[in-house]
Amino acid sequence: MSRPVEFDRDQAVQKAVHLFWQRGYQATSLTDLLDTMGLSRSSFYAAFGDKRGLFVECLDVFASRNQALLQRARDRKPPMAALRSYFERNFGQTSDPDLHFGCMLVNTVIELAAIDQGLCDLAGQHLKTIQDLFEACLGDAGAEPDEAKQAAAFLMMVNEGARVSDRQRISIPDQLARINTAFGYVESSIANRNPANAQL
Amino acid sequence: MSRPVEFDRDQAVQKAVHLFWQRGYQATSLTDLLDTMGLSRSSFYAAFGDKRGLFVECLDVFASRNQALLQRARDRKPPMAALRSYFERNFGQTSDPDLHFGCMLVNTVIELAAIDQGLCDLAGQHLKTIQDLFEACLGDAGAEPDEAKQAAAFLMMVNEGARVSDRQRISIPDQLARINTAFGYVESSIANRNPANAQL
DNA sequence: ATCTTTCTGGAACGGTAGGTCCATAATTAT
DNA sequence: ATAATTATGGACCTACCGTTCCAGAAAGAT
Repeated sequence: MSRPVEFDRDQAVQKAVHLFWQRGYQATSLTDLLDTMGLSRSSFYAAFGDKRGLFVECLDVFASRNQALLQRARDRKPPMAALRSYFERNFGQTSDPDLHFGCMLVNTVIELAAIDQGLCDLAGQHLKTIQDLFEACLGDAGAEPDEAKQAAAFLMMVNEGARVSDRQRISIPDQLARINTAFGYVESSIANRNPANAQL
Repeated sequence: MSRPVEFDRDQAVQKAVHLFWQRGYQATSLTDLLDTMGLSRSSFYAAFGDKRGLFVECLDVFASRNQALLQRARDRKPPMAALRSYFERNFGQTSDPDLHFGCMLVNTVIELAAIDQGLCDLAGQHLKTIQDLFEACLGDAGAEPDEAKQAAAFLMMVNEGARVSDRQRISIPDQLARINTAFGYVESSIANRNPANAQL
């Protein structure tokens, strides 16, 4: 063949995800991306097509990373504990404001709803996939199918709200308290309807 | 004095609110604003200073409009019904996608968190004021002070989530169902702790 | 060592952004 | 009617946007 590519594509995408996650689509300039990813304009356009194409790739990477996180927790913990861990992730860990970017999918929905319907829909589809995972966890925890569906929709709404709060640098204890309130409601609702599952 | 202003300032701000609400800060260009508000560049800069200054004004207008809405409902309805009306506003009314812009304060927090901390904080303060109104309603409904504070924080998280869902053009029945789920949790929690207030 | 292929740095492109400036129009006070 | 003051339209400014292009560097194949 010929001259090989000089940069690690996956690593470059990881850095782009971080930048888009933090600053959003519009406020991230190509120059920012090139600096952070460490490649030249030509290489960028050869490898990713254009800025929007890279963003699509970043959304996919972010979404599958999040799905994997929840799925792994589901394999290792009781279902409701796994769900909680998804919500509490990033909050108990550090108060470094440089890590509180909310959820890239939520950020995208809000930023691009009236700007780029395709990107907004893509982010929305990824969120729906995560909501389906919520539903599966609730099923594992003993919820009836319709109850699981309703509670999953509710929890996705809570998730979206929590990620908004995250961007406001709300205090970590307050954030955890809100999440705990929401889960307390869901868990007691499941336990009441189905007393057999006392412990979840 | 001299030549009077030719445009209605309040009306121009209303139109700007609508535009910023729909498209956000960055995606709304000065040209868009001038076209919509119907004034020239010179008049714009004379009247509002700059784009950011107008945005601050729009945030204030939007926030006080929302606060007034909740306050009026609080004067006319039972406390929990007033709260619910705040959440259900815009959802039962129409399915016209051109009216589902979420909440301008939430949109601002998400879009500008890492871009303009001043604007993000301003939007956050307005949200906090609304949360205090939630707390007052819950107090009216018979919640203990600490319970009202906790439930208000929870409801603000739900509100933020609901506004995110709104931008995804989620179906209206689904949206109302989620809100109903959240309120069911809060109301039964208050009723359980304080059975004297059977009806809220 | 040469040829071929692909990658890379950087200059250049048209378009648009927010903001400034000035000559002119319009109004009030005298 | 004239002077003083302010609003207005539109040309203009600089800076940056995402993208394209091309000359040259680097590596594999023969």
